[in-house]
Parts: sequence; C-alpha cells; structure tokens
Amino acid sequence: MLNLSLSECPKPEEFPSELAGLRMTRQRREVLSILMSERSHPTANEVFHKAQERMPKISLATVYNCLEALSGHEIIKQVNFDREPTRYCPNLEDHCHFQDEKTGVIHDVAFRKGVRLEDFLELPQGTDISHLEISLKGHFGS
Amino acid sequence: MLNLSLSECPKPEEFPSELAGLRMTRQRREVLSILMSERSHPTANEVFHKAQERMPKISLATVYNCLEALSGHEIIKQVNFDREPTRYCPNLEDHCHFQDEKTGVIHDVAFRKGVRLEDFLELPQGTDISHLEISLKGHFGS
DNA sequence: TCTGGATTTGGAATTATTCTAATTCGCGCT
DNA sequence: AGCGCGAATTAGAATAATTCCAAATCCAGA
Repeated sequence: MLNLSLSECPKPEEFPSELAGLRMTRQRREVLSILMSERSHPTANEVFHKAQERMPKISLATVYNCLEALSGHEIIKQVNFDREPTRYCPNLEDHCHFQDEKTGVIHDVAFRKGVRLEDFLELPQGTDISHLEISLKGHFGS
Repeated sequence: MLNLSLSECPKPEEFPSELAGLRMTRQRREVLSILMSERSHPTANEVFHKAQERMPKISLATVYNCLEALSGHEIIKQVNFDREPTRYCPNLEDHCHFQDEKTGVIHDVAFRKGVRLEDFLELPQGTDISHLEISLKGHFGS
C-alpha cells in the first residue's frame, strides 16, 4: 500500500522511480503531483491544463494514460458523479464523495470507524465486493 | 409519491393520463412500461430497441426525452456505473446497485431497515443530502 | 373544429474518452 | 558513451453516449 502522506505532498522530482509497481515517468510524476497538491478532484482536462504550465508539450492523451495507469495501480481513485466527466482523487483512505450543490465543490467524506457494509445493506450472504462508490449531493445546512 | 407496484406492471394503456404531475404521452407510457416489465436496468439504447418493437417510429431522442422526463419527476431512477452508459430503474424504494462482475447483471440491494447515513459516514453536521448513489461491483461467493 | 403550447422527430453537434500508428524515451547491457 | 528494445508519449482521428435544434405533429381545452 502506498505510503505517501497527502499533507506532505512531494514535488514531482521527489517521487520514487517506482510506485506500487508502476514506473514513475516524468509525466506520471507530474500528474500525480498535481493531484496531490490540488485537493479539488480535477477532471482529466483540468489536470491537463495544469500540467501544461510545467510541461508545455504534454498531451491530453498522455494525461489520460497517466490517470489510467495510476488508478489501475491503486495510487489514485476515480470519482464519478452521474454523467459528469470523471474526476480523480489521491486520497486512498476509504471514503466517499459529497458534492455541494451550491458551489459544485466535492468533499471527501470518511466512513465511520468500524462500520461494515453488511450492517447497512441487505447483501446476499457470501457476496464479495471488489469496488464500492458512494456519491452524495446536497448542501451544508445553514 | 408514485404508488404503482412493480409486481403488477400495468400495460402501457393502463397508465393514468398523468403521473406525478407528468403528462403520460404514448411514448412515455411505452418507455415506462418497458422499464417496469424488464427488471434488467436497461440503457437508453436498449429501451429504444425494445420500444421499436411496438412503436416502430419512435426515435432515440424521444426515448432520451422520456427517460429524462420520467426521472425528473421521480418516476424512475438513473443508475450509473463508472463511465458506462446510464441505466434506468423503476424501483423507487431506497436501494443501491450491485453489478456481478462475472455476468454484468445489475441487482438491486435494499438498505437495512432503520439505518441512517449519519451512522455510516462522518458527515459534517447539518449536511443535507438530496441525492445519494451507491454502486457496488463484485461477485457472489462460491 | 381551432389553436397554442407541449411533445416528438431526424439529424447534426457536442464532448469525454479511446484508439492508432509513429516517434521518443530510458533502462540494462556492452 | 553507444546500442537495442520494450514501454511510454504524442497528435490526431475515431468512437459513443448524449444533447441540441428546428421543423413537424400531437392533443387538451375553448
């Protein structure tokens, strides 16, 4: 399991040359660094534009490739809200996402300690969950 | 709140002329009827092809319009899995969705009676949830 | 029956994402 | 340092779900 604290986001050049079995290329480092510093759950496009500031020749396809590689190796997570473009999240803790309908901002929401899915859902016994995504929308009261 | 039991799916012509404030046109009836008889969470395209069997001149745009109108009036629900095409579900009970990774089939999973979201998530107090979507993937054990 | 607003329709447009084929990169080996 | 090679990057084309648009049609109420 990846062990880079989000609070101390490394600069691109500080990432190890391999992470979770994935070769850390210049572009992947850049993309990962952007995700770890921005905590805004950016879309691929947003990452692309941010990345261009430091790597003018990076291509959108590469950003997609990097995001795919990083999430395939469980270094980041994908976040989906309805049909909106996929967003990306470097927080690997178990959590879900809440979108404030007033601002559009997406916040991480942690699971309470010790709760288990079976306590919450009528899952047929023996069911084995490999992926779980919980998306909330609403607004902060008063 | 809509009060049509799923177990007794009406034929298109049996729907009232208005439902939850939405005018029930021929096309909307047809689309709704398909959703209530098929329990397979079909995509817009699948609904379209099914609808064509009885209404050869219906258009895909209309199917999208109908699905939009029906979900806008909370007569059906949208179901999203990652980036897959949106699926539609006539089950208005609180529930979430589980996709069997072996077969691709999507099953409804009910929430346990009495559980509340706040028991499960570290929601900032006063948060008001207007939409909630939970998507699971995995497989049935043994 | 007439009329106006809502609905449907076909086709074009949009947009996020994936694919493709060619180039470039960078590690391991000499 | 130079070489070879598989992996990664790139630009641009292609795809696919969905939305938009403007014209035709429908239908409830007067």
